Amino acid sequence: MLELAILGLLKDQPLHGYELKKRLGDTLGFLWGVSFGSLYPALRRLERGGAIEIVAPGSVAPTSAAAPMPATGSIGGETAAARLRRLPKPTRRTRKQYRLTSRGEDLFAELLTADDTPGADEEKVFALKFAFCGHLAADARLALLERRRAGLSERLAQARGSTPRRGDRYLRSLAEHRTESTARDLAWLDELIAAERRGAHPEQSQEGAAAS
Amino acid sequence: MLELAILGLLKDQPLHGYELKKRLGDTLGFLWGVSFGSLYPALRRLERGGAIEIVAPGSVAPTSAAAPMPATGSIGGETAAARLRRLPKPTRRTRKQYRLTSRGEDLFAELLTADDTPGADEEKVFALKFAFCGHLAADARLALLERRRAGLSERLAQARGSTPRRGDRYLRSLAEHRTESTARDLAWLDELIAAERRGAHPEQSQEGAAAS
DNA sequence: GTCATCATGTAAGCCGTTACATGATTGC
DNA sequence: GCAATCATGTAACGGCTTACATGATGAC
Repeated sequence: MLELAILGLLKDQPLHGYELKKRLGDTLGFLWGVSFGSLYPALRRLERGGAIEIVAPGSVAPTSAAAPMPATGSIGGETAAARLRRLPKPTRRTRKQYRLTSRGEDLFAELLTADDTPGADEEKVFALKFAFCGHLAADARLALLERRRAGLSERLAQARGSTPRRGDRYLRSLAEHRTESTARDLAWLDELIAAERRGAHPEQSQEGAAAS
Repeated sequence: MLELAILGLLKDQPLHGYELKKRLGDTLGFLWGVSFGSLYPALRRLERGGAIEIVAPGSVAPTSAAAPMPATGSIGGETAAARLRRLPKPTRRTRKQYRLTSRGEDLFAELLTADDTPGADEEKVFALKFAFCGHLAADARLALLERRRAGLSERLAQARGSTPRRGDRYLRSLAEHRTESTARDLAWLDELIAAERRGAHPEQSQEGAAAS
């Protein structure tokens, strides 16, 4: 979950922990909140696992980065960038800019494709995967959507089968509402799938082409 | 979360762990799955805390139980009940029938009324509270609904403010869909609240009257 | 006699949290 | 100099999971 999100954000550009957390709250914030206490350990885990690496402070990723500036991100980012540029001696607690390695790219793709680990919150895991599925090849993306569709469909059938009038008024109301929501999610997915199928556009500017 | 669910189920009738788990999966299963590994410790916690107590095996709760039979619940429950009835010596690992104490009733009401503990999954916590809110007094129930309404409303405003066209196509689509879902949840809540307001029925057969 | 089901529990671990510790840089 | 913000980390804990251990009972 967390690792997937980190990899997904780092795929776009190298970032350090603090900034990463801001982005997490900023663009994925509606999914769930992350705290430093889990973010930093996760970064170390990923680094030890070879999925990400620290870009040497001062060197602005000469290998693959397009932008000459790390783009600290926030509105007042220019001052931050200035601060960065004249960093002569790292004083412990200096920023650690992380970048995705090729192992990290693999891991990212693997996590996006992987079957849901049981116990994980399906909804959120899917939402997260979906948020990043632009990085996936078209067929893998379609597979992701259809796996989700199948899951929802099964749940819906099950709900419609056993829900009738069990329990008290509120419980029933809740079950009904959830069934409706599931049905709508399903409809949404169907639209998405249809769009994907239609969208074998000649002008597919997706960078997911690199995955295969 | 788990404790609330346990108390809510035990409020209706005494049950033992195994049966409790079945009900949990049966009637609240669409919310989340519980495993023995968390259920039994939770029961012991609640018992140590004085919220629930073991009804003496063989005695079928002469104090408050209305039904003469414990109603094991499953379709083949009759054989199970028969087995129960002629239990002469508990052999360790005999069923422990739990019953709500008055402390438990208080705790239950408190948990239903309490503000969400931060970090907890709002959606699920609300769903669970709502599922049991029939046990609440009408005003407390209304307060619960309106607190939720306020939360959703704020979230919606926030989403509409910051969502415009941030991030990639899929992220945007996801954000839109979530916004829609939130809007519909809100509409549902509005209906519920209206119904509650309307429903100062003369024939309120709610047992929530006992709470106040 | 063996297998499925009923029934209770413990141990280890995962994945996240809050609270705390530490310190640099910048603006006032 | 002081506070706010930037920045990284550790420690303790929480709540839940899976896997394992244990054993009774009834069906076949």
